[in-house]
Amino acid sequence: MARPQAPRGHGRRRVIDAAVELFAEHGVRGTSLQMIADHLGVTKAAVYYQFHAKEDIVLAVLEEALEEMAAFVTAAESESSPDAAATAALRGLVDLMVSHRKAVAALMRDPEVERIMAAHADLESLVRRLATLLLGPSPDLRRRIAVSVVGAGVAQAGIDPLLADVDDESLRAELLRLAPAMLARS
Amino acid sequence: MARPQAPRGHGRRRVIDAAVELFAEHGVRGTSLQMIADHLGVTKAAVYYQFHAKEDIVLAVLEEALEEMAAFVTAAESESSPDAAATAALRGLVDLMVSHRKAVAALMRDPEVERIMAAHADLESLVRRLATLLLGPSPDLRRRIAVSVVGAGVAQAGIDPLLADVDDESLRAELLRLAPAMLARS
DNA sequence: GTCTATAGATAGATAGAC
DNA sequence: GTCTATCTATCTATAGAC
Repeated sequence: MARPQAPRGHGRRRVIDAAVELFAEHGVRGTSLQMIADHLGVTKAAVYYQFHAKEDIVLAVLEEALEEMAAFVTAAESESSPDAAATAALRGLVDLMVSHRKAVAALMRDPEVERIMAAHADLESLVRRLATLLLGPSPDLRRRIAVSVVGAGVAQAGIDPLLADVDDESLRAELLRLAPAMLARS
Repeated sequence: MARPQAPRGHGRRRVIDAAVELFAEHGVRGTSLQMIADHLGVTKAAVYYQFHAKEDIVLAVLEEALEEMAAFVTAAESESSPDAAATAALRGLVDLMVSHRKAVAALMRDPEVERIMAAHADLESLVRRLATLLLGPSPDLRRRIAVSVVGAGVAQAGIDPLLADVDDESLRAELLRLAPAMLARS
């Protein structure tokens, strides 16, 4: 092993994992690079070696989460009917939220994350594509509200501390039952 | 400039209003006292005259929002059946979220707000009472997840920038239709 | 690759003049 | 009640030794 130190050359991975955990608890602005460094048992300068700026860490966390979203959004877009596309998108969303509960807690509705996303058109357009799929071809008010409620609800269920004891499979099963029913009646 | 300040005697009100607006956009930690002061056209020291600490501003915003919640929670608790209580609580929640959309955006899931609330038992217990009402006497997994989804969904609908064009009355009507239906099937 | 040391900016908060 | 001035702490980020 030529690798000098740390549990491998996976410095970036360790920083990202620590960041997700701390972002989820304190928010992005509430998490200093010092906190990330302390969490890893290294110094701030060591973190700056992996990421040249705090924003780059947020971007790395964000891109990792959105990579999976890009996959199911693209797949859903090639469904034959708008209804099938919306259903596929909703299933993909539930899967993503359930399998990345901590990352969702770290990223959802953090003003700093929103600011950074707004500055990166490619990330924002992906979310818009997902919204378009869920809304369907001609969204009326009822549909728009239902999409908003379902989207936030699914995300919250994955985050909610009161549901922390619920295992991923049970949560996924319930959400896959509840969410489509909510959209169907809109 | 004959007058020393705009609406005299309303210093606290003006600070609270400015804080809600800035908190909603930047989060609590992303809003400095300097930003609040600039928004009001005064200096930081002038803000500190009204509130001795930033946390006190957050508390003031929080207490104002929770005052209304205390009213409908107490009313719901005196309903005759658990079902009637849950329905009343849900209606109260929808009303609160729709009539205080900006304050909700400022407070919901801000890690700093959560920290401050956790330090004030009276504020936290109110939220717990609301959760108890919505969950009903013997909440199974399905019910717990539905409550989480509905609660977050209702809040999000009030906040969502994509629904900013929807007037309060239309939003309230749709939510009062959608939310109870979601709980009913759980 | 990790460290010490530090720069430069800004945060929250206080004292005291007017 | 609002100001100027300032304190202290902490933040992001960089430079350079090992």
